[in-house]
Amino acid sequence: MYLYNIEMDKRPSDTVIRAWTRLMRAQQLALGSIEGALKAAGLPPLVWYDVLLEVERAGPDGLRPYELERAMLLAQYNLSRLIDRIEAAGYVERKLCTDDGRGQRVVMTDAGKVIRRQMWPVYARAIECAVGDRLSEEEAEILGDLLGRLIGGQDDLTIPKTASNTVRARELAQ
Amino acid sequence: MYLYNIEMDKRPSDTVIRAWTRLMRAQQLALGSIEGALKAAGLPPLVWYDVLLEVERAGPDGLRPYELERAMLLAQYNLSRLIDRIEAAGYVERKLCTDDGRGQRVVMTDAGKVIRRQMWPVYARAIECAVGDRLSEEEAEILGDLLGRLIGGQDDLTIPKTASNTVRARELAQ
DNA sequence: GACAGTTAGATGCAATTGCATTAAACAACA
DNA sequence: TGTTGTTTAATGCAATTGCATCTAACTGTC
Repeated sequence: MYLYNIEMDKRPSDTVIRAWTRLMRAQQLALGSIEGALKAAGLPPLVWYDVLLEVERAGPDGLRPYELERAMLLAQYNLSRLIDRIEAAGYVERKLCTDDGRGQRVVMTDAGKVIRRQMWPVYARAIECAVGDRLSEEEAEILGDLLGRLIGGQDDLTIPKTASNTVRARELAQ
Repeated sequence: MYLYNIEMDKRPSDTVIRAWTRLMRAQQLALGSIEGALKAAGLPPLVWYDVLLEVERAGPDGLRPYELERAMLLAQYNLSRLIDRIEAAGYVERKLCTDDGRGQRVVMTDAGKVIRRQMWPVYARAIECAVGDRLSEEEAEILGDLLGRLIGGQDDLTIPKTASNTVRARELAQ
């Protein structure tokens, strides 16, 4: 009983708390700076990029919203409306899904490809500015490894998606 | 001209992109898990904790909203309404500021102290779960250092606040 | 095929956020 | 003092998010 409580109520060390705090802060600042850069350039917000990238990667047949949902860790109702907006802007299209009457396929439009390519340089510059300019290559690798440990095992769905989104941006972007 | 462009358009390496992506993802997951834990426990969201902590730390005279704003990297209009809500819940009080007719002082109530203390164990457990359980003490230290490098210099206002919020939570909690 | 259970996606509504603007108080200065 | 510019804080309004619920289509079982 005594030992049991010690285990259950184990409190984070100061070091752990510091890492936590800085994780929150660093992400907030980094995200803010990229969103600001995109807005300043008259471009859509960052989530749009992730969606567009995922959809473009999926090829001419696009993909199902629920696939997108899992790849992006986005709530279903949230994604549904996000697609509404992106579609309204003309960057993706919803096509009906032949093999599943409930569903649909989200596919890229030409305008979508264009805008995604326009966003990438701005995005890239912001990443470089927030991370690349501040860490050596070795440090960035260590940071990536450590953060990977925080991601892994948190949620079944996220594990296979670890290398997702932005990582593959490099391949597509130019 | 050629060299100039190379500098300006320097693109992030794959390693840097990976670190970036995982920063976003790790924070998203970690934040989500703590918010979920708080909600499940019937407690207010995480921002409330940060506000309450900052206000409690400020002592009996409280602090000015604009100080809070800077400490927390929160937009002014956003904070204004956040205080509205926390005040409506009875956890802080707005008192008028003797030395500045425009302003006010946000001070803690007893109920606020109680709720903050109730939130801490849940918060602490979530931090331990998201970070402490996944990294050794040494790794957490390295992670904190690297993240600190991402924070420093990004914004003048944030530098003096690096050790902010949650870090000091430990002292107050319990 | 009928029926219970599950999954995909949308939607009404409330809460929160972002943006632009406003009002009041202060500060500096002619 | 009157004028101009700045800082503090609030607020109207639109956009986004979160929650709960709903519909339609699928799956499996009998």
